[in-house]
Amino acid sequence: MSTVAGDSKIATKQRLVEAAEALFADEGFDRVSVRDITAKAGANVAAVNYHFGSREGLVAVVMARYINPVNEERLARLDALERKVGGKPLPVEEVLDAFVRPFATQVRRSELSEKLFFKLMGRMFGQQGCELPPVVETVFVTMLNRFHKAFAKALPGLAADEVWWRIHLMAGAMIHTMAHAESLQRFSGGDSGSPNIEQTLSRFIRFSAAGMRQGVDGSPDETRPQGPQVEFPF
Amino acid sequence: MSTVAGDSKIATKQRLVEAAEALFADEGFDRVSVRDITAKAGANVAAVNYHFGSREGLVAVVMARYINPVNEERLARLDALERKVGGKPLPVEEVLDAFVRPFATQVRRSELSEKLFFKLMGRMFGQQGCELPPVVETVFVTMLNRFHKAFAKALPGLAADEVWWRIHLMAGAMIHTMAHAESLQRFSGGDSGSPNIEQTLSRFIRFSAAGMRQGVDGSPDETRPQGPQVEFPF
DNA sequence: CACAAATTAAATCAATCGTTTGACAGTCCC
DNA sequence: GGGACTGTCAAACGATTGATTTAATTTGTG
Repeated sequence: MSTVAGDSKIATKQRLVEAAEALFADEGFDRVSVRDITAKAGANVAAVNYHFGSREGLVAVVMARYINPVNEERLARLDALERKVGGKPLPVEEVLDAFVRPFATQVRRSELSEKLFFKLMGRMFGQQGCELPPVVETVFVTMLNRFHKAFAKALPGLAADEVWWRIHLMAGAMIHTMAHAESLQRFSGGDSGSPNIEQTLSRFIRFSAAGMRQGVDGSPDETRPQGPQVEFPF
Repeated sequence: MSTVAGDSKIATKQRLVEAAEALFADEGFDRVSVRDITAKAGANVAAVNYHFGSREGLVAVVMARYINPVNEERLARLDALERKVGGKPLPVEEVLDAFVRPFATQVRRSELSEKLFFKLMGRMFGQQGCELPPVVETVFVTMLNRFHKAFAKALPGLAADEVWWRIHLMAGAMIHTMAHAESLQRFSGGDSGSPNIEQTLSRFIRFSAAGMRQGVDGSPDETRPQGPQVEFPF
């Protein structure tokens, strides 16, 4: 059993956060008790309530610690891109890159292993009920609306609601891939190659770009030469 | 009368399953207690352990009740398709249709509302840790391997691991869309249109088909006329 | 050093968890 | 009628949950 303790020099507050992150990533936010966290952090049971007010407070801190930087970097990258090209629409690949690359950036800034980081991210972004802390929520909504605008401009002729649907599908692909990267290796019999981040980003961007662009004017997808066009009035 | 006794016996058991389904869909498998279930079902607290052995047993029954029919219908549809075209590769859209249409079929067979059904499905297929009952697991793995073979044949020239990655991305888009369909309407400001199932299937198939086919020989995607090809060595 | 604040520790809180028990009321077949 | 079986029920089980209290300890500062 690994313990984050050991260095009593390190503040207990930080040890609690780190222990909670690892446990939340592995077990999920619901299945981890305060005692699990304090035990792993080598702290007293009361430490969580002292430092974070409540268990929920610790959860909020853990979520905000990574979600906010990711969403803010997304916005920053999108801003930079739009500043670069002026008012012109961005290529879909560039918008998608701004959307996912912050994960690669932030995973290096964190002390978590790649595996744990992405599992944690997958749990946070994938969970239902939307119990996100208010601060996280507002940044999240802002970010989504900005990307919707960018995608809508990058995909001319697409109705606004259709853009939302495609963003939804794209985000699902991303979240699921992050959260279940290891089960992928299990199903493919270890045949899914190395977990190289850059390769994964590339795969996601290529897949999603094709999906987002599907049927849009100027895209080669709209006139597919093969397939039973008649049988699929999609 | 044996019929009366039998009916009342089944009644409680069935009421428990139905109550559990609704609660699991709304709150998640972890946040629902046995007492929540029995209260909603109008049964005694001991009923769950009497009829299902344990809480876990009830969870397994709930999961198997819908996952197995979906996976089996997926296999049946794929079988039918392959029988129809002989040994020839199937169009990607047809394989994807066999993959998602069972949801539309089974939602009508169930007594749950569409909303609850899809939320429940999203939770079941999306959860990590893979605590699926063994019977469900085996059908699941079989189904995935069969679809991998079908996709690999439909996408000539694609490496086996690349096919796995794209299946993963595709499944993520599907699961996330099912589980978070209502939050989509929230973000788009009620602008995401009606929750018509056939439309949703169509959107998903078109999006995923483009993503799956991306870069494959014979697909128009592989030579994209626009975009900064240099900056994206994907 | 001394004093106050911050932090930790142990013990305990009420509440809830999944599960078990034993009694009671039916049904069944001989 | 009389066991054997099934289903339901209230009650309680021990364990665990998040949170709190109180005292001891460490830390920072003058």
